[in-house]
Amino acid sequence: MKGGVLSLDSPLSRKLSVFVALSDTDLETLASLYRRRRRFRSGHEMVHEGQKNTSAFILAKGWACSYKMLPDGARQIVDFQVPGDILGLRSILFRTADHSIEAITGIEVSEVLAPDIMNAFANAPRLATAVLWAASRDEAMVVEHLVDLGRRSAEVRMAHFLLELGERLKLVGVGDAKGFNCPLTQYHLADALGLSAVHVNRVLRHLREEGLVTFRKGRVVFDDFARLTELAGFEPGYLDQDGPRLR
Amino acid sequence: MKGGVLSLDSPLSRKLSVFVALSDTDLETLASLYRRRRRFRSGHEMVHEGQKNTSAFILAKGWACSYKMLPDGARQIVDFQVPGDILGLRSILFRTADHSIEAITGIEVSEVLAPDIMNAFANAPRLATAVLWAASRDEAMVVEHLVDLGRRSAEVRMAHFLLELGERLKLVGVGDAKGFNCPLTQYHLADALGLSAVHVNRVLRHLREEGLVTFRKGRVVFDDFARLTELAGFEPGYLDQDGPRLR
DNA sequence: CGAGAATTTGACAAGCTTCAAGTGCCGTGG
DNA sequence: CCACGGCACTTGAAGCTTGTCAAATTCTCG
Repeated sequence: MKGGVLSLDSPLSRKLSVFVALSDTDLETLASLYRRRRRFRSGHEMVHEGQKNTSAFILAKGWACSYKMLPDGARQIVDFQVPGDILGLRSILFRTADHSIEAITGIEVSEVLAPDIMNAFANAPRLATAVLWAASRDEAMVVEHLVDLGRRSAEVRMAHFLLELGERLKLVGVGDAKGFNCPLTQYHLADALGLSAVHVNRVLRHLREEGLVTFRKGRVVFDDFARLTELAGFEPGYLDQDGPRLR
Repeated sequence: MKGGVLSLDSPLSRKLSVFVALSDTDLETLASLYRRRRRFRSGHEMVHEGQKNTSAFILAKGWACSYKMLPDGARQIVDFQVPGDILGLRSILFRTADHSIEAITGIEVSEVLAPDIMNAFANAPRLATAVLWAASRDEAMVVEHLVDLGRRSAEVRMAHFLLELGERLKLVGVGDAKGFNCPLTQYHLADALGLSAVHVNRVLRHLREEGLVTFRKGRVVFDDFARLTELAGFEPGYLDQDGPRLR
């Protein structure tokens, strides 16, 4: 099968192959981006808002998050990244990074410099389309997150968020309908969902008491997946992960 | 000047040229996307969430907005589109549209079918990169909007939002530091900012009484641009509109 | 001029934040 | 091995921001 073996090399290749059938050239070009392997420890700030000429990173292992700080010290987490996600793509297309990125756990990444990616696109045009798709998928998640913050109550927001995370992790082969391991603190959740940590705690308690989800000791357990999905009005369509579209 | 004349053909060409220097081939390929010219009247729903095989549109004239509806009838407006913006790009990359798009005013667009854009990318690879940049810029705006909803008070949120809109319109040559014409209703603002229409009205009154901005009869006037910018903590860096980056 | 839409205002209620204090857990050093 | 310190989590009480409901006023357009 053409490219079949190579495509399983990494979470990112696997993810992109879900969208476009990549040729061997595409896959080799993509693989060349994995050269600069690096590790960061938990808490390391890999990109700082306003920084110039930053790198992008392909996340191989661990969790990270991108966020923005406000003048008053408040933080808004824009998204969490899990293996197979690209970090800081916007930062290399733009002159200056418009957000910061921090490792939540210890992580393993491949660093991608701006010229690398531009060359890769010139060398394998389909890759540009595939990355555009991946970026669009990220945007779709940000949009759904926006809806969370704008129009969903704290409880529904939390439910929706946990379900989305579960769905994303399923795609990379971590976690299932039962639940998943989750290194986030309640402060992370608060900063992502636009709530106070105190309220996050109350919401989690309520969801647990209702027998819907339990979030404890680094693990999320879906106690009643169906009822939770209904409460959240969760429609995973926007994740667009039902098999290749472009052949 | 190579491509100089063609590049002024349309708001989109102009916007993309701000990012990459496009060759004549790129510009001609881009121009070919303008073939299917269409008009829609105010209120027309051009894309409906869940719809399959939708088109994208390049907006030449007028305002549109993209939004999502919730089961309870609430609406969250994700973004407003002004001339030079691409509508529904995600919808053609994905199988099904993940959001709806509606014309706010009467509008003029060019319809772009999925194969058109894929061919254009194959034919003019730099265009793919340019569109990736445009998509990233859109995402940056959505991200900033996310911060609005998550961490800014209603008042700061409104201030920030109006300033961003003003900045975007400057780029297309409509509006300046004084203000701009704006066809939005307070309901639009409410649905965009995650507020109730009643509260939008209160916030606008307060901003007006403070001598900061006036929003009346389809026109936004920045009464005190400097003080408003400070209140909003507005940093237009994320719009990345300071001249070409890729030559 | 009339009708529907958009805006405006007031009163009250709800949801979430803030402040404050305490509990549980885990790694570190004596 | 145990005490200590720090961090995450938990809970209660009070207050503020924003939503909801209801009604009046003004605008817009045919």
